[in-house]
Amino acid sequence: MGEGTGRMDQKNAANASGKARTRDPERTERNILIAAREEFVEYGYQGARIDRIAERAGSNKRMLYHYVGNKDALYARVLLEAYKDIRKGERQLHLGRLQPRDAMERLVGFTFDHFQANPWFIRLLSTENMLRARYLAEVPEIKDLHSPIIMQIREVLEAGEAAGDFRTGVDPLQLYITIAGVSYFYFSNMYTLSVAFNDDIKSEQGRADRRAHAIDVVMSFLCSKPLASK
Amino acid sequence: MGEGTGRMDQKNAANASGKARTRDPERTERNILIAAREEFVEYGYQGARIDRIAERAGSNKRMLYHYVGNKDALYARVLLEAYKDIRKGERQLHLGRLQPRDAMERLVGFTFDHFQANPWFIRLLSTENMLRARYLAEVPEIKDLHSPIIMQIREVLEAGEAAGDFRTGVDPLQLYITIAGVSYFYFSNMYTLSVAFNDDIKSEQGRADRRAHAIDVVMSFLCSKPLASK
DNA sequence: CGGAGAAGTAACTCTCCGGTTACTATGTAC
DNA sequence: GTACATAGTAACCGGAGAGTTACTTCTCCG
Repeated sequence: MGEGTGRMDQKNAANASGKARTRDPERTERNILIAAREEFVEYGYQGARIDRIAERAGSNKRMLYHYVGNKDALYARVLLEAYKDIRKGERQLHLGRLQPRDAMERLVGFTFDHFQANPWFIRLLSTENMLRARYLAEVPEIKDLHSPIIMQIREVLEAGEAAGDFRTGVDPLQLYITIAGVSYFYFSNMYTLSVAFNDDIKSEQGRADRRAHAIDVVMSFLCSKPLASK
Repeated sequence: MGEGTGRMDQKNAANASGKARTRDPERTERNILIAAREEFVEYGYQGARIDRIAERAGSNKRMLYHYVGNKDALYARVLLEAYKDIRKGERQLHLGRLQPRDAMERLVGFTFDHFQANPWFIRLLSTENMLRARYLAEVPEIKDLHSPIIMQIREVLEAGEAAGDFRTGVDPLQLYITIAGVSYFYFSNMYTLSVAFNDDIKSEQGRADRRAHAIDVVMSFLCSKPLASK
């Protein structure tokens, strides 16, 4: 900044790799969305900075407002893309092909691995729930992005009941919340947990233990008879 | 603002109830901490506003900086008080007096009810985990606030094993994470869940169902034999 | 009483941030 | 090649927010 012909320096910096920096609307927009997701995931909605997003994207605020809109629109867009991503992953599970017990183990393991591989998703969910889903509720497309997962769980449960593998009367949505919960809480609260209890839970061993435990809990529940109510 | 003798108006407003507004350092500080917790819980760390905290406390920024310090110190203080609160609750559980199965049911139910009664705690945990426990790690007293709960769980587990009620080899910390997780996820992600799936989960019936399910899952796991590994 | 020091007020500063504007560069249709 | 639309740049603006300062008021001790 402030050096005579700064305009050209900027240009050269972009060309440092030798490749000419040509116009490319699609790439610019994609870069902006990627940068926005990184920023919102790192700092939350209120902590995210428009200037930093533009910088991360190798672009500038003018383009950001041009392609996507203001901070709200940018965040809503990131949220929508995230849900599209997740639904795509869920559709690729193909649980129906497996035996019920294998299908359920796979689902619990997949959920755990998915949270591990995509920590940004947990942070985005956390941010959006702090906002009481204000933006998600406003995204019209979200209703069309109906999750296939409850339906898949229902089918596996019915097959498992019929085969005598699973207990009867399990509600698919409740089971889904349990499956997500036993993994989600571990990842979402890992930082405070490791301060309050034990750093070991962050280790690779701690993660493997947690994964095995999560599967164990869900499968024990499904494969046991309902307990006599107290 | 800007009306001649504005100073006096302010004073009178405070006296509106007729009671003289006398100096009271303890009350002022307490009001500031209460207001700060409300503000951080509502808006998160980055979203919280010092001016609003001062206003909520019926005080002003000068006093806020005087008694507690800057935003960081205020947040760290809120965090510490929250953990003290929680630990106090945990100590009052007295699980040792009950039969192992009753004790464990009580713990799961208590955890659920506690999250329900104290939604601020979930939001504060969420905020602090977004910050990767940056502030919690810096609070020196936190190490002295060792949680009694893992020790209590261990004792109940051992009693239950000895009585033949529970399976053997359950890790107390893993069990704690499961117990917390099956309730926490429901409350922390209720907003996005009810947009993505079903508004019913927010209803009183939905809550009761969830509570029963959480107890069912944990007790089934504890009271069943380990499954043959695949 | 009187004055020292703490409690409390409000206006101010300075930086940062979301959003805009005025401008330049590039590519393409004719 | 030139005009027009789109891509891109950077300086700017108004407002807000964290933290400070100059000041007034209360309380209590000697």
